[in-house]
Amino acid sequence: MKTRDKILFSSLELFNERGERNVTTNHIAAHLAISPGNLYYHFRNKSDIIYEIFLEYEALVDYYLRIPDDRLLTLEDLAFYLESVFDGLWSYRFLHRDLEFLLDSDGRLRVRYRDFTNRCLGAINTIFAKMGEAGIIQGQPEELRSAMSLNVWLVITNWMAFLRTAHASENGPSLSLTELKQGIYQVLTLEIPYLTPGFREDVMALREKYRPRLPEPAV
Amino acid sequence: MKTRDKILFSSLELFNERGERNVTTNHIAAHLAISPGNLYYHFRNKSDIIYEIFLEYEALVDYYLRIPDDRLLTLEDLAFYLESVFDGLWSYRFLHRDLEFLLDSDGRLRVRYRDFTNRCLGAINTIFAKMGEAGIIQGQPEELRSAMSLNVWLVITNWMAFLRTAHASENGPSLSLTELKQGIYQVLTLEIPYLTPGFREDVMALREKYRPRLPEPAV
DNA sequence: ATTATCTATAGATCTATAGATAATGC
DNA sequence: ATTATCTATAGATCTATAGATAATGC
Repeated sequence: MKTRDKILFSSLELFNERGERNVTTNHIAAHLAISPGNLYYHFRNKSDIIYEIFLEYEALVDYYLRIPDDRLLTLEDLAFYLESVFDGLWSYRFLHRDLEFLLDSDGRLRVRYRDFTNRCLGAINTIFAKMGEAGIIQGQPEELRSAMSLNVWLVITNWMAFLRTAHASENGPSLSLTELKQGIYQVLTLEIPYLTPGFREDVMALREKYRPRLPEPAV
Repeated sequence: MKTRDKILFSSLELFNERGERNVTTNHIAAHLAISPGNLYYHFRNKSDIIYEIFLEYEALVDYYLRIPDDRLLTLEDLAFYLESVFDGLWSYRFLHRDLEFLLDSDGRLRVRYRDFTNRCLGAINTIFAKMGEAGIIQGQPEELRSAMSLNVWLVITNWMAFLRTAHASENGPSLSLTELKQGIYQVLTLEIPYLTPGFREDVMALREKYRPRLPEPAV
C-alpha cells in the first residue's frame, strides 16, 4: 500500500477508535512509524485527510442506497438497505461523532455533507414510496412521507450517539456492531403503523431479529 | 453576581455560541476581563465548569418534565412539554454538540448523564401512557411504547444536529429558536398514526404550527 | 530529475500552578 | 485572617515548514 493510502487507512482506524478530537497528525504519523514531515508531504493538514475519508464514506453509502427502477422492492431489499447503512455507519463512525466541528472547520466538507444528506433523505423517501407500490406499507401523502423519511434519518444518525452516551457502562464505551444494528429495531418501529396486513408479520419478524438482547438499564 | 456565577454564565454563553471545543479557559477569563488565575481559583478546570452547567440543565429538564398524578393529561400539557424541552435544548445547546467527548473526559458526568437520559426516557414513556389514558392516543403495549419513547428521544436530541449540519447555508450555521422548534413538527409526526379520532384534528393543528416555513433545500 | 522521507524546530496555544498582592469580614 | 485576584511562567502539546538526505524512475 502506498504511504498516502496507509495514512488514510490508519487515520480512519484511529479516528474511529479514539475520536477525531483525540487524534493529532503526530499520532497518525507515530502509528505508522513515519515522520510528521512525511505525513505533511502527502496531506496539507488533518482536514484534508478527513475530507478524503468522507468521500469514501459518501461513495459507499451512495452505492448502498441504489434503488432498482425496473422492479418492485422486496423485503430483502429493505433488510439490505438497513444492514448496509448501519455497516457504513460503523465503518466510519467517527464522522458522525464530531460532525458539527468538522463541518465548521471545512467549508468544502460542509457543502458536500449537506448535499449528501439531502441525497440520502431523497433515497429514503423513494424507498418509502416504492415500499408503498410493493404493498409492504400503505401509500402516504408526499408530505407525511417526507417527514417520516426525516425521522428515519434522525433515528439512524443518532442511534450510535445514544448507545455511546446513554447506554454505556461506567467502564467506558465499548460499542459493538451488534449493538449498533439494534438501531434497525428502532427504525422498523417507525414503520409498524403503516404495515399492510400481508407483510406485517414478515416485517415484525425482521424487526424481532434486532431486538436488544440485554435488558436496558433500569429506568 | 459573584465571579463564580459569572464564570458559569459566560462559559455557557461562549460554549453555545462557538462550541465547547473552540472555547478555552483563557477565552472565558478574557471575556470576563479576569485573569486565568482567578478562574482557576473558582474551578479546578473546564470539566468542572461543564459539570456544573450540566447540573443546571438537568434540574431544568427534570422540572419541565414533571407529570401530574392527580389528573389526566391535556393537549396543553403536551404542548407545554414539547415547548419546554426545546427551550431547554436551546439554552444549553452546546451540551449535545460535544456530548460524547465531554462524557469521555469526565466519568462523573458520564454516569450522571446516563441516569438523566433514563429518567427522560421514563418520563416520555409515562407521558405516552397518560396520553393513552386521556384518550389522546390509542393505548399501546408497553414494549411498543418504550420503543416509541426512545424514537421520540432520538428525534429530539438529534434535531439540532440535523439543522446545523444539513440545513445550514454555506455562510455558516446561524440557528434560531424558531427553527429549532420545528423539531416539534417531527416529534408529532411520530404520533400521527396513534391519534384517536376525537383528538386527531387538534393535534394535527398543533403540529401545523411548527411546520417549517422555508422550503427545504431541493432534494 | 523527481519523488519520498527524515531531522529539527519555530511559533502558537493551552493548562495549571506558585507566589505576591489586594479586598473583605470579623 | 480569610477570601479573591493578579502576575508570571513552566511544561506540555500541536501544527506546519525549511532544508537536508535518501530512494526511485527515466
